[in-house]
Amino acid sequence: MSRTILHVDMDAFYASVEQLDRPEHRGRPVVVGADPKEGRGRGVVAACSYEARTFGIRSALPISQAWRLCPGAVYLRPRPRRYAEVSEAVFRILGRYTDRLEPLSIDEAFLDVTGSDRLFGGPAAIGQAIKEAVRRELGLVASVGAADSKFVAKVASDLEKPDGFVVVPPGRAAAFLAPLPIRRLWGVGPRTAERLSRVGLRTIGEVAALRPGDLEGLLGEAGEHLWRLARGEDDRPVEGGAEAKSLGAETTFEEDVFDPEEVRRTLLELADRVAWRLRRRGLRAGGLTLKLRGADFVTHTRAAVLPLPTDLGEELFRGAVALLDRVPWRSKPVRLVGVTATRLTAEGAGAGQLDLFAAPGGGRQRELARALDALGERFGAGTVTRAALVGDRPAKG
DNA sequence: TCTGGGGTCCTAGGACCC
DNA sequence: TCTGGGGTCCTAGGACCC
Repeated sequence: MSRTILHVDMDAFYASVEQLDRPEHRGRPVVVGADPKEGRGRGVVAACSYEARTFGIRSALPISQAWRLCPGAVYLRPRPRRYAEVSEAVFRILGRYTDRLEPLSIDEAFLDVTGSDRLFGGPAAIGQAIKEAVRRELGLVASVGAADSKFVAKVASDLEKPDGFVVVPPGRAAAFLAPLPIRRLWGVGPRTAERLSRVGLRTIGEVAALRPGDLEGLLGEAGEHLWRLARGEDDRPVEGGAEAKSLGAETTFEEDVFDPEEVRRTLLELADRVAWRLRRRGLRAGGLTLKLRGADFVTHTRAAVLPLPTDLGEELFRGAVALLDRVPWRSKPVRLVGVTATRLTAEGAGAGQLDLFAAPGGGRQRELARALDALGERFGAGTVTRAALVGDRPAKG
């Protein structure tokens, strides 16, 4: 029995939200991302309006390059909380059409509307209704793809952006995909595309025409999966969002750092941020990963299992500092540090009670952390901060 | 003019146990 | 002193996605 799957993808999401909230920016090139600092800024473009794209600006472009291409654009820092709010409104609209809804990121989702056909009409009618509702109720534009599999629906939604709507009828998937470049295959990035092009494979159709097993010889087990996608064979179900497996924070220094004390201070800030997010979501970290990138862009990670799961900044910080000694970094300047909580468990699950015995004062530390969280929620993040973070450099927001 | 920050998944190799 | 194979868990790095 053939399924009907929609992929809904918001167009230029962050930039569109900014233009929605600031009418004076409508019709203008808008770039959301790092501070360009007149061309000397570090970081990349997170999102940009279609007006900005006419200058050659794209997502993930270094912000310094964006500045060169269009110094007159409107440059804005991301406002994640606002985007999350609009995202929720989008998902509420999508939820009217099916409960088989799988969020893929903050601004896109799969919908299995196989059973909804009779109620709302065919895929063309449902897709149109969703686009209209998003436009009418939120003032935003979505692109939609419809097909009998997730992969083909996703490719379809991307094909005529912005404001695209492409329906691939059942049985037409292979023909629809054949002329497209291999880079469109989900899981083929720059590296894999390069390997494939070296053996003369340029289009999805060329991959689909291989014999079974040919691609495995080249790419290992992932090869068979890609071969099936190329033929339009994808029976993965649309399923609700999975539990998060990790939760982290990282930051790139404005200038490379030599001072170990500044590295440590930043780790404390990151550990506090991660711990706060853990507490807010009722999670504890059973493990910890430290990430450190040198000025040479070589990145190292070191991981550890914590003696007991925690949601306290102090404990994450202590773990991170211990890992610092295992990273080969002291000879070179540091570009980036990060702290990621892993092995997440729900608060109260497992051995939580043992904390009181194993970590004297842990209970009181948590009480303090919660009290500070409440102040932060009421008066804004950063209202209360550690003395260790108040100094020659302001804490980053 | 270099290359963010949030994630997921896969792989290879080593430790350890039976 | 030499000899297996299998299974599981863990880590570090890397590819990929938005």
